[in-house]
Amino acid sequence: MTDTDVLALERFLPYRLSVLANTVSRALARQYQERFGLSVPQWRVMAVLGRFPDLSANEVAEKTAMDKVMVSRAVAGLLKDGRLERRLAEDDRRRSVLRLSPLGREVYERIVPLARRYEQRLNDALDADSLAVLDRVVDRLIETGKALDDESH
Amino acid sequence: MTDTDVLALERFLPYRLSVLANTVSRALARQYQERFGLSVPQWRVMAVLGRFPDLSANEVAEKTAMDKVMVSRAVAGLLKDGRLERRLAEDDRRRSVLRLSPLGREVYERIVPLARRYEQRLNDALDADSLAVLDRVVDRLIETGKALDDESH
DNA sequence: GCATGATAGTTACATATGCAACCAATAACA
DNA sequence: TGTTATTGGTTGCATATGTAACTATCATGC
Repeated sequence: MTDTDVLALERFLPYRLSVLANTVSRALARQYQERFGLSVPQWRVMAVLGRFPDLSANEVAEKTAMDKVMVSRAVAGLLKDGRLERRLAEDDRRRSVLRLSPLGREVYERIVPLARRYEQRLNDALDADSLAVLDRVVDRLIETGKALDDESH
Repeated sequence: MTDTDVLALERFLPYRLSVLANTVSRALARQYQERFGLSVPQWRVMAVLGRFPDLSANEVAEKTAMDKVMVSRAVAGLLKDGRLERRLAEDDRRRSVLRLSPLGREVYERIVPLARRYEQRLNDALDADSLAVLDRVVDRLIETGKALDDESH
């Protein structure tokens, strides 16, 4: 068996990106999980509604890269905990209009600094050039991955 | 509300890394899923055993960044499908000794080129410098993420 | 206006995952 | 040795997620 028949998992990019994403998510996710009882999907929903109030569930789904089922469940949980308000769109009563409740906004405003601080500490591990490259590369690879995915079905 | 109270999820690094990892995994995972009925954990187990035969489940867990429960289940599935052989370590009969079966190695050797080709197409989307930077940055961020995670509990 | 189809969102079911409890074998040590 | 602690691995249970089916509303074409 020659070396070209073997694959070094620990250097394989998809694998490493998966490990990276898990590692980097874990610490932050634990914080808002423990302090506020938020799951990752719930935090994502709050994050977009904190910045863009009055979105529909579909619009939230687009902006969070989650499917509508996951958004539906995250929204259900947030409503139950009084962190969201929901009404129906006047012009289309299928569509919901979501926004943070005052309570939800309080939580949001406590998490944002946590998130910023966390991101800052990640950034601090890198020099400015690397960070700039990373920034572009991530977007580029997301595009490429999407293209490869589309092509494969 | 000033802009510092708001967070742009779509530029938030942990979020983007999560989207990236999912996007990049999906297309490849679908291929070995559809063609060989392998889950991601199963493929990871095969990948390390293809390169390092006769590991214990614990050693596989270390090399795949999975916990022992997931390894146990992946191994169970692979054994059922005849892709793995398992015996007990002579010196310590708690420990198992795992290796690909001949059938498993066939599958492995068909997947490796798929994986290589896939990774190559990702690499092709980047110039050599970016790729080199990415390589270092990923490792660096994994370290940093681990440190932040440890510190948070 | 009425049939057909599309869209927003929810629910059901099957599978995947994480955590804790567990079993079996070995190690540590009185 | 007999007792206790540790380790390798599996299983049970509760939760999370993906896919498909479903409900309700709206749009289209006649």
